[in-house]
Amino acid sequence: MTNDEAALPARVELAWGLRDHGRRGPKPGLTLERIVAAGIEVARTDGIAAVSMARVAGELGVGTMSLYRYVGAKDELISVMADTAFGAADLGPDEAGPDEAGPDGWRAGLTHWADGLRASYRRNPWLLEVPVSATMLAPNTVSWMEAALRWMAGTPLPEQQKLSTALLLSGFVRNEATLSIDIAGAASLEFGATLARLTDEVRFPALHRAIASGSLDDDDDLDDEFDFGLQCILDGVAALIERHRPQQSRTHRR
Amino acid sequence: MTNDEAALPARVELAWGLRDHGRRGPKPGLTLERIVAAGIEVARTDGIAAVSMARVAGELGVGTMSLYRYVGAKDELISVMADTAFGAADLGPDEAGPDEAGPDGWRAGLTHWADGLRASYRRNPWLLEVPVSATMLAPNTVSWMEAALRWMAGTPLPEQQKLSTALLLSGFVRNEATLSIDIAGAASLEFGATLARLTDEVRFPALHRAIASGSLDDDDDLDDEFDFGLQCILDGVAALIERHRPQQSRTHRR
DNA sequence: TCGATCTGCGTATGTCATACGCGATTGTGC
DNA sequence: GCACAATCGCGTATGACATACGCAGATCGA
Repeated sequence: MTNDEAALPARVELAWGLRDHGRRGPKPGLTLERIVAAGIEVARTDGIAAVSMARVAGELGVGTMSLYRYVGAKDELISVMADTAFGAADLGPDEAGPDEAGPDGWRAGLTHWADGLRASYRRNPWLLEVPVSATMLAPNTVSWMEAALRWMAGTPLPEQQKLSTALLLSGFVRNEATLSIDIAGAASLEFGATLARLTDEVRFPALHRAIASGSLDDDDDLDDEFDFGLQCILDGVAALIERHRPQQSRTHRR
Repeated sequence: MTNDEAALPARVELAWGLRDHGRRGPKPGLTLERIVAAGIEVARTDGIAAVSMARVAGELGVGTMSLYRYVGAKDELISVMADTAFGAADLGPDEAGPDEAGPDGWRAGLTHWADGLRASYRRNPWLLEVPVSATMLAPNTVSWMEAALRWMAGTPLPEQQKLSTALLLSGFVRNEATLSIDIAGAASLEFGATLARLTDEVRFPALHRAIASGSLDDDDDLDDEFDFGLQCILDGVAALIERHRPQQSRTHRR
């Protein structure tokens, strides 16, 4: 098959478990899994800023430098932590044909997918502080991509556009999660009121109007906000699909 | 304990220039503007990780601690740097009526707006490493919001949904910019080839199909990617607007 | 049994943000 | 003019952090 020709990034090797641990020497007293779990626990309780090598090691009752027998650097640990926290995606019905769920199955599927991804962010808000590039090639993150593509399998979209749609949606979910956190964090200081104080209606008439309408005062509109954006995007995808449906023949791109 | 009622976050006060500098004492040898400019220059050339208080001070030929006479903490500096780097938005025709650009002016306007915001990210890629919450209430960031709302002024959408759309779009632009960076960064390691090596067609059939179609090999498809997502979202907004027009007004769009 | 290899981990180094305080400077009230 | 308090630039100190290096003991293949 594919042998290891070009060097994979260390973070990728680690996340996929492609590490050559020799067989000689003392038994390892730790496992990567335990370290990752301890790191996630620290991140969940005290935020990602509290995740230091010393702290994680302390949580496990070992010396700081012991961790470096299992991870090459802190960034690698964070990457594996993040991918683990995302969890595996629901890949849907196992060996389904392309049109398993009706002509509009993609819409329900992608909605389910987005909800699941959102739940991951909710469970681990610190994921939002990990740059997306950290998990790009990690197994669970890849499984989320696979899942999105599977929900679109029965769709006449070209592969390129399926991929684009998946990226668009995963970015959207991440954004909404970020907004939720930020708005929740700013709510204690009355976001709307603060903004109103800074924006006079002369320089910022449109914004002033929006604030005056009280749109920012409802603090638990976050679900509506999410649904609004998701439906907006899915409507756009629907239009795209419709545009692709009339001709069933091979669409030669560009 | 300021003149205003509730205490504004320090970062907000600084960004809006609401700082009470006394009049006694020696003349300040520095200005906030010079410090911010130096910081931006460091970030642009060596990345945001290189922006340390010592480095910025060194760039200005002053002692590290001198900076703290002008900013309360590093985070405040980063916030003002980021807002400055975004620049002010193009607020469009100054005193335009609600329907200044025809019934579909919003679409061209928001496209222009998205392009402008994208250009800001392009000019200063390090902005992507600054958390969005850092600039949330800063003046230029607010002006971008104002601009988006103005382009939608002639639209029957309720204020709430204009706001949601603006947030959706600003998040989208940020995501696409992030993707551009990441894909460009991973291109040197053949992103598609690496992914293909990790994903067998048994566990990841949909992904394998997408990769096999060569969608990931075109490296300068980034403009297409951006347009794709933007049109997707704007189509969704158009559908929403159509749904909000009370009576059938026969808007036959060409 | 012996050496190669691996373990946990103490120590040292260098970077960073920033608290604290000192001497110099300058506007203000007398 | 003068005293004083506010403000300046900034040297020094502190404590957190990632991590390079190397040692002593454990374990396995020979």
